[in-house]
Amino acid sequence: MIHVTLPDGTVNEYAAGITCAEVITDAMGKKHGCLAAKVNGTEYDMSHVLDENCSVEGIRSDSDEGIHILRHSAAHLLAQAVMELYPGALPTIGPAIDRGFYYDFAMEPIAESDLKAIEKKMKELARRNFTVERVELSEEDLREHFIDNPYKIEIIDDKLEDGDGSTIYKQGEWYDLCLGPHVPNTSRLMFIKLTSVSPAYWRGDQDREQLVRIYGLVEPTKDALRETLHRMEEAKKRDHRKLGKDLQLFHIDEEVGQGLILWTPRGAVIRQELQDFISHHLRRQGYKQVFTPHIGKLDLYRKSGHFPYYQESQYPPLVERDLMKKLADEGCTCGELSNLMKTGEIEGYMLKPMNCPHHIKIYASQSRSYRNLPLRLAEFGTVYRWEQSGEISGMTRVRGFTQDDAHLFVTEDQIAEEVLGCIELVQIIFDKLGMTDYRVRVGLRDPDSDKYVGDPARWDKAEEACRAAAASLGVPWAEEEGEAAFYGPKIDFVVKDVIGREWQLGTVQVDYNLPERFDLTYMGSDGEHHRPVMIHRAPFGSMERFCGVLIEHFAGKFPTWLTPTQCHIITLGERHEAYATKVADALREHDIRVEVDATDAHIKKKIKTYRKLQPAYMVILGDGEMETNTVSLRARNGDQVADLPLDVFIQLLRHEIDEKTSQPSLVAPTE
RNA sequence: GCCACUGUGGCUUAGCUGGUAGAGCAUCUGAUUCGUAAUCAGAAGGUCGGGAGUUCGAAUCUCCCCAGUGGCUCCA
Repeated sequence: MIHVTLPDGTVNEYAAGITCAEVITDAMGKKHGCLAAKVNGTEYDMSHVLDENCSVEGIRSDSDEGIHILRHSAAHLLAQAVMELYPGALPTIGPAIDRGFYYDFAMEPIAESDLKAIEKKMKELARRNFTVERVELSEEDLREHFIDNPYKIEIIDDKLEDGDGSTIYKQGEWYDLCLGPHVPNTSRLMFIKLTSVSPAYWRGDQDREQLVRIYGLVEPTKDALRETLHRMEEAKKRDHRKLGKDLQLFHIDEEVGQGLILWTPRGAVIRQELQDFISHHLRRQGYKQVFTPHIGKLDLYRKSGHFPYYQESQYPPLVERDLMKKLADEGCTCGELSNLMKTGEIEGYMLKPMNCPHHIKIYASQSRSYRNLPLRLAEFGTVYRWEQSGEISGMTRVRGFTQDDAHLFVTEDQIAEEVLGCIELVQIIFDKLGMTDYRVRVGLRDPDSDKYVGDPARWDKAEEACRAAAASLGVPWAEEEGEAAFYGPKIDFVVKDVIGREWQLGTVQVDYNLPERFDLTYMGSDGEHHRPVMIHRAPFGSMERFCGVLIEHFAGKFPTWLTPTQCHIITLGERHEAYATKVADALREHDIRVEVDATDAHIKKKIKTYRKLQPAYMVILGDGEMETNTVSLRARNGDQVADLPLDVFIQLLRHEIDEKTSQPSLVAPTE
């Protein structure tokens, strides 16, 4: 007999050889809703046999662990279905991921439209309710089982110690190399949806075979699946690319170029407000504003190390006209031109891929003393990077963007305090905008690598400063070894967009490299020259990416202070036009952004039209308002307030804007 | 950059197997003056992403570019 401890602490006695499934059924009844079990904290299949005293806990299908197992099993089901439909295909790997699962196959590319048939096959296989069986095999047997699949053999070669066996999971005729655990049978996998197909490289290596990756979703119940699909639909509606168009915030024009954002008037308002907001805080924190040009000589970037080494991620250099003509006359080819630039034999200009070199030159333009430090130079600096065409997306990944950049030149002793100051700034911004769903990544050096510049002892100190700063935030943060830049540790702020992609926004990076390369110094109190340390920081990251994320964060319903049109005035008839002008003037007098529609269109129509642009308030003016010098308001959700005296309205609205209230609040929800 | 898919007036979109484009919204002009999610009528607007080819004839077929979407790779 063995003793089995259940989660509630009770200890039951069973005959050795009992399975997890039997224990859980005994403890929780037949409808236990569990897919697998944890034995002494480790996950096992329901069919796992218990031989000694242990604790057993069921893993329910609606728990995080349960969903993970469900997804993994669904990936297997997908592979089984694909094998039946595409006999030549080879399965490679198929894990559970955050939002579902995928499986990679070595096969001819298929189209999205083929997914329907695969999904149908999966459901059919699920319905046939195969038992999912774990089989332990010796290495020899494993190799025999996967003799036709070089991918699996490669996994066996890599993952298994010589002579070790492993397990396969079987369902029907089909089996896969896998450690499990899995659901007990395929009937648990009825509620699936294949979402997309795309290529992927074997083991993520661009130089290796391209595989077909199929993505899918799975949920434990029909309702859960429906809800997930519904949520995805809703999320799509807040996609900044769609809202950006609907709300007329920005435009990307084929003829201007890929990944180049044109900020339209309404979008420019948001950007300007954000810049003003951040500038305000920068002044308070002792930053100095600078302006620098969009280009710089190649020599500058040779010195910084960005040219020619990061050439492929930059726009090609600009060459002076006379030189270009001379080279052309001499019959110089593009390849030769490129080589001459690389070797430094000819000079050219580059669109700046970052602002640091320019700021460094400002630092170096005077002799500095420890009394001047920290020197904090800030600029909304536009930079250009040649991102791969397939990577460009909306406002979040672009080729020209404006960083809310600053470079801090500090002494070694000031690093900790200044990093903290940078972090605080990020937090002020995120708090004010109600952005709570972000994670913080502290990038540390890889202890096994020697690619890092600078003294290890100083690194230790800087890393500790970053760690301490991140810890002070009170939000989840994680250290990631090997994520540091070669020139110093960093702290990144990462948020997810509506489709679950992660974007790095704010960043704070310590840099030992550039001060060295540019031979920056300051005079210390000891009368000696010392090397300053640089801190690069951008709380928003870039205005483009940040606004893109912000559009999705607010679903286009910006707080009043950021809303492009704070008030949209609508008249009931043409005879109210004069009063509308009066109200508009009064609002503008108080620096409130107003638009007026005094045309003779029907009010219903006007409301419908301007609703799409999401003004903070629609101000409705008719006979009543005109006679009493009042306004009536309509909020975004349709709530109304009538006959608010104009001066009171202005006062309240001004207050709402000045306080940067998270959402319009002048119209109380109707009961 | 790689693979799949997509690309019709400002926006949304019809156009099956090839016979030189239909609509709604928006715009403009009239009429209407009507209190909170589409008032009526009329007009104007597209060589169908660009180029080449096949064909008597192409938005529809082929090829090459460009751009977008999804993903991979990349992101100093």
